Formats: sequence, C-alpha cells, structure tokens
Amino acid sequence: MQSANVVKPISFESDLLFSNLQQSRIGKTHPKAGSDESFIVERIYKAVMEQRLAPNTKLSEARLCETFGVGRMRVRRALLLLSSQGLIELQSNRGAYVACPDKSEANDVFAARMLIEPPLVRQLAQSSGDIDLTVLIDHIALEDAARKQNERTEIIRLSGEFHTKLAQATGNKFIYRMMRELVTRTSLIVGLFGSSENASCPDDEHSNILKAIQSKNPEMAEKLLVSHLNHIQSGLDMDSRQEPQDDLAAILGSD
Amino acid sequence: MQSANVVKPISFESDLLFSNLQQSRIGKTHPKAGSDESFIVERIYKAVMEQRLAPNTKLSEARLCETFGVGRMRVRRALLLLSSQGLIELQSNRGAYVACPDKSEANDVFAARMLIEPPLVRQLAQSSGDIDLTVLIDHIALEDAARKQNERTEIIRLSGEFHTKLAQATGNKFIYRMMRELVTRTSLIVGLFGSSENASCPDDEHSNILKAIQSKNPEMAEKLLVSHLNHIQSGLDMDSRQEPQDDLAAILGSD
DNA sequence: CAGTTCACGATTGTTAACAATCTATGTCAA
DNA sequence: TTGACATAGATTGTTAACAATCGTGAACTG
Repeated sequence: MQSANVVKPISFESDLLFSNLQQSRIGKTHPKAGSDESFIVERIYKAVMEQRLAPNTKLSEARLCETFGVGRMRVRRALLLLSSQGLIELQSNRGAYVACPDKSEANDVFAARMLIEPPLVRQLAQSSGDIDLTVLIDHIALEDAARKQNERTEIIRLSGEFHTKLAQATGNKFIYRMMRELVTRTSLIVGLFGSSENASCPDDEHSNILKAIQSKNPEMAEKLLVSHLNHIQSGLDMDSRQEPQDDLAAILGSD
Repeated sequence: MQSANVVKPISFESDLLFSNLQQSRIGKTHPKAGSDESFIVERIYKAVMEQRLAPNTKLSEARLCETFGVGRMRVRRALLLLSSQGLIELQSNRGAYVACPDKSEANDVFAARMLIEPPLVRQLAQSSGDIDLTVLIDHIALEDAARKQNERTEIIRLSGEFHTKLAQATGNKFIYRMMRELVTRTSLIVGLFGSSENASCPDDEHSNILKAIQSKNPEMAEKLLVSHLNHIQSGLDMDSRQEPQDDLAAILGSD
C-alpha cells in the first residue's frame, strides 16, 4: 500500500527522535523496571531538553510506534511515565501533547529553583573536599566544545544539564530527580517565553559557579548561582508568548 | 487460625485498601488524565503513609484487580505510576513490591529534606501575610483530634502530611510534589527503622512551627523545623532494622 | 539423605482484535 | 454563504486470549 510511499511526512520522528537509536540498545539488561521503554522516555526527554519538541506538539501513539519500532503497549507506558514527570500531558481520548507551561507555572518553576539551588550549591561548596566534581569539570568542557562548534541543540541541552549535574554531584538521588524535573520544565519555558539569544545560559557563568565551588567559597557560589538564575528569568518575556505551535505547524513545516 | 492474634498482621486488601472505596467514586469526571486509576494510586499511597502496607509487601496484579474491581490494565497503569514515584518497585516478571529503602536511601531522604524544608518554612514565615495558612491550622486541629481519639494510623498519616501541607501552603505545585515524595519515603523509613513510639512526630512540635510561621519569625520557624527533623532522624536505629516482612507474612496473617 | 532436574501451576508480559470517542468532511437547509 | 447535522475515518481506550517467565514441589539419581 503506502509502504513505498517516500512521503517522509514529518519532522519529529526522523529528525528529532530517530537520531542515534542504536546506542540505547546497549544497556539492555537493566536490573530495573518491568520492560525497557526507558529508551523511548529518554529520547523524548532529550528532544524536549534540546527544544526541538515544541510545547503542544502532538505525540500520536501510532507515529511513536513506527518511530521506535515497538508495540503500542510500550508507547503507552512511556507516555504515562512522561506525563507523570510533567513532560507531556495526556488528554482523555485526545492523545498526548508536549506540556505547555503557562505564566503561572513558569513562576512556580523559578520559585522552586530559587528555593533549592542556592542551598544546593552552598552545600557543594562547603563539602567540596569529599565530593567528586569531575562530572562537572567534564561537563564544562563539553559545553565549551559544543559552543566552539556552534551546535545549537547541543548547547541548549548541555546548558540545562549543567544544573542537573550540580544536583548529581551531591550523590543524592532525590535531589537529582527534583532538579531534573525542574530543569526540564525550565527548558520548555525558555523555549516558550525566551528569545533565541538566551536559549542557552551565558557563556562563562557556569564555569564561574564551578570555580567558586572548587575554591570552597559557599557565599560566592550561592551568589553567582542566584544571579545566574535571575539572568535566565529576566531574559524571558512572560507576556508576549509566542503562540505555541500546535501539531499542524510542526508537521507541515517539514515538507 | 491466628485471627485472634492481637498482632493484626493484616491482609492488605480488605483491611488496608478497601476501606471507604465509595468516596472516590465522586470525583469521577476528572478533567485530567487518560483514565481514572488515580483512586488506586491514592489508596495505596494512603496505606503506605499510614504504615499499614509494610515494605516489601507484594502487590500482585490479580489481587489488586479483585480488590478494586477493575481490569488488569488499570492496575498495571497504577503500578507503573507508583513505581515512578518510588513508592513501589517493579521487578521484571516478578511483580510489584512496596519499596524498601535501605540505610543509604534513608540518609539521602533526610539530607534532601534538610536541604529543602528549612528554606521552605523560612519563606513561609517571611511572606506569612499574603499566604493562606488555614490549611495548616485546620490540619493541626485534625492531628489533635486524632491524638485524643488515639487513632494510630490516622495519627501517623497526619503526622507526615503536616509537612506536605507546609509545602502546599506555598501554592507551588513543584515544591508540593517534591515534599510529598520525600514525606512518603520518610514514612516507609520510619516504619522500617523506627520504634513504635516515634512513629509519629512529637505532639506539639508541629504546632510550635506553625506558631512561629504565624508570628512571622523565620529564624524561629527554621530552627524549630531543623530540630524537629533531627528528632525524627535520631529516633531511628539505622543498624538494627527489623527484617521486612515479605508477602507471605502479610497475606497469610489474615486467614 | 542430599542435591539436582524436570514439570506443573501461578504470575507477569505481550499482542491483536474490538469498542468508544473524537475530528474532519460533506451534505442539506435556511 | 453560512450554519447545523450526519456520516466516515482516524485515534485512543479496553478487553481477552496468548506467550513467556518464575517459583515450587515432586521425582530421580548419586
């Protein structure tokens, strides 16, 4: 039938989600969860972090099935997990849509980050001795490299992931999960309310924060982080939000 | 058999989960998620909060199906959600078990709470004017009432929920979710490592914290909360953990 | 008697067909 | 032309049968 059809209708699977499908085959024998739909979650998570999956984009089951080559069950499980993380929203009998935070939610996200991250970096700076900071050091290197090569999506994602890795450096699973959720949501917000310039964090602010931590200066680390978060937030225009492209725009845009 | 045994080891379905099944029928027309398995999640969440569902208890699909009178699909969705919140653990081809935190996880939970809750109550105390504290005031009343009536499970649950309601008072969805997860986990931990006396928080500490918030005294509020958390944690004996009862003990105990 | 193997029952994982719901198109009437 | 209505297609929700896996206990062997 339509098997020979080269239509290649849309963007989001091949462009956004198919990229490097093989790599996740490696960690197959997870000692963890029931089945392995985690790679679907990871792929979509990554696409959101890189601001390629725009808010309100529809994620239809059938399309995800053929995209990832799995049955509907796996896809539905993945969608349920993503919705529980707040990355997507499930509408009854209507399908799954990438979450589209509003002004109020955006404020909540930054308020939550303002509550958590300052004491977090302060603590990191205090106990800098017995904590492994190589993750962060390596990460700064990755950011620099991506910036040099001008890889936009990579820069955006790494820019956000620096903050999750701050949490990861504490070695505390719960703090890590919380930050991960907040950072992901921030990425959606910046994509919605931000201009293209400040899609990523300013060049050396991350590096300065890390230096403050390394030199065991809690006050400085906290101060730099607070002003960093303020930079991000003030770069947003909460009122003039660019209308979230619904699925039509996203799909038709790729022909 | 041992039904007369005072131990009341409990069958988890009738005693723990069936109680007031009807009430959740009310909020049927949720504007939200795909289907309504949320009442299953809520019921199990509540049972964990009240320390009636012991860690490592097996939650078999078939039993949950007949308990809640729903199909396997709903149950599996509910289990997946619960596992994503960390309340239960899904083992491949083996089923779902109530999460059983170890020493290290317990430390992480308290570390995370020490990071988040102090700035949280501090903030509440600072902006006490424009924030609705009636939730907390009402809650204290509930706690007192439950204590007077000596309703053990109620006391335990309310004791934990005070902290989630502190977060709820901020009006910030994300802070609320984080605290809820941490408090739930704390409940599991206290059930595992705590003695029966300190299963609930000391009588008036919650009340004092609330008073400090109402009188807009951030320093006092934070100080009281920190010592409160320390009380809880120091009441635990991390080394002599009572062996978690597996499903056999729980299920067979009810015949 | 101890240890291993095999087979059975029970439980979970998967699939595919079916049912219900929504969206879009086309028709008809005002 | 515009609006409402009805029908058809597509999409999601549900169910039940089937497949795979695990735990247990009996039988067998050394």
